[in-house]
Amino acid sequence: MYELFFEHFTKKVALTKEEEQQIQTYLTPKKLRKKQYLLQEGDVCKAIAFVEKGVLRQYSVDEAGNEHILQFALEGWLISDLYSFLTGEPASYHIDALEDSELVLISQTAHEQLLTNVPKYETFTRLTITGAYIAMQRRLTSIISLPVEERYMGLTSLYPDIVQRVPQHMIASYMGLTPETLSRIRRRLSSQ
Amino acid sequence: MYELFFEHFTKKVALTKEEEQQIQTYLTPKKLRKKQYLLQEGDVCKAIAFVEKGVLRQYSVDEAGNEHILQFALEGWLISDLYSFLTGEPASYHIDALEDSELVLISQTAHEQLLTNVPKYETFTRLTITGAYIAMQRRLTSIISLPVEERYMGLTSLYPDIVQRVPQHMIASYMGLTPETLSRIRRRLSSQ
DNA sequence: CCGTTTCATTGATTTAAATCAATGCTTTTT
DNA sequence: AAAAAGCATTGATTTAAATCAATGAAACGG
Repeated sequence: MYELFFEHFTKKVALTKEEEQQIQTYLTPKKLRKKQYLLQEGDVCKAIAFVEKGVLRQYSVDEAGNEHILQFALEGWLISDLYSFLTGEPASYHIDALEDSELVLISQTAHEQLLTNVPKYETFTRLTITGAYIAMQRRLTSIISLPVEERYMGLTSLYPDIVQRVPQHMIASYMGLTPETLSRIRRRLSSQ
Repeated sequence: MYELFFEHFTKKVALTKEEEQQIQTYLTPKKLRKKQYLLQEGDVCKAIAFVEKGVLRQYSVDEAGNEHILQFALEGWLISDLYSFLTGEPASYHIDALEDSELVLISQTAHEQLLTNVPKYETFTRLTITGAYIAMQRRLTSIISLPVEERYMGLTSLYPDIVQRVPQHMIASYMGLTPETLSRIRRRLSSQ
């Protein structure tokens, strides 16, 4: 338990055994069945979740009822509605499991106490969010500057596991396309 | 000099006069004329820039030579090619001034030393990047889920100063549209 | 101050994606 | 095992945006 979490943590910031023990007391394991919600829009986001096993998605639903996937999270990724988590405001996203999943949760109070009691946790947080920020900037750049075909190819080469494990219509949603359009793009790409 | 920088800093993390003095020694002022580059694609990004006065833009150029604006930075904003700054890899973005501007620069070595010598700088950094991350997530959500009209209205209400000070075709580029399309959207919106 | 560039707008046309609709296949559920 | 639900694909049609082209206005630089 928590193996993957600490593996990722120590890849960013080295920890002594004692620090690892200390941090562990702030963590809570949680299992989620496929289709189960971790968070629903309107509720306050109570935790940052680290994925030990499985896949989650974060998405919003528009007035027409269409889902728009903002993010997937596989093993080793963190997922949360950060704004809601940090401010206590109602969440604007849903988060649910696409497969049976195992999570490590960091609650709001745990987060605050970790920040004050474990300096390395702040460093971990800073580095993690920085990496996520850079990745998202790249994604945004590709959205506003690349043709869809190249965006799809980029996705498959950067995150082949996502493309494999997630239904295609959700990939389409993540890319801001309809399932039909993505299907046709794939056909065009494979016939070349 | 540095007034706005410390105003923004202390809004996130309170500082004593001594700490402020100490941090100041790591900062460098820089002026940029309109159209001047702060960074060119391929160069290594040597600094994080805080805008004391003026407007900058960060953009990439595709094979066809089209510019795609990723971000604007007005007074009080930070701008940089973070990936290049942190890794020393060549930058994938250009950054230049849209008006005569005054900046506060934090060099790579200054950044590292501040992180180790001034704990509050790490907190400032973490909070800043977290805010930027949340803002970008919102932008991404609106791109994949809202019709362009609403995206433009959202932009004008959230950042009226950007829409006022920046040429319209650059707003179009920021939105991933052609200038003609944005012009027509504006007409549709104004005629209602 | 005048010529040049930059910029926004508008129209006509082409191109790309969304929508509507139907089908067959696979996976769940009962 | 059978029924239902979820999913990917394909075709026909509509809709939205890009492209091409031209014009007038504003800003800018020498």
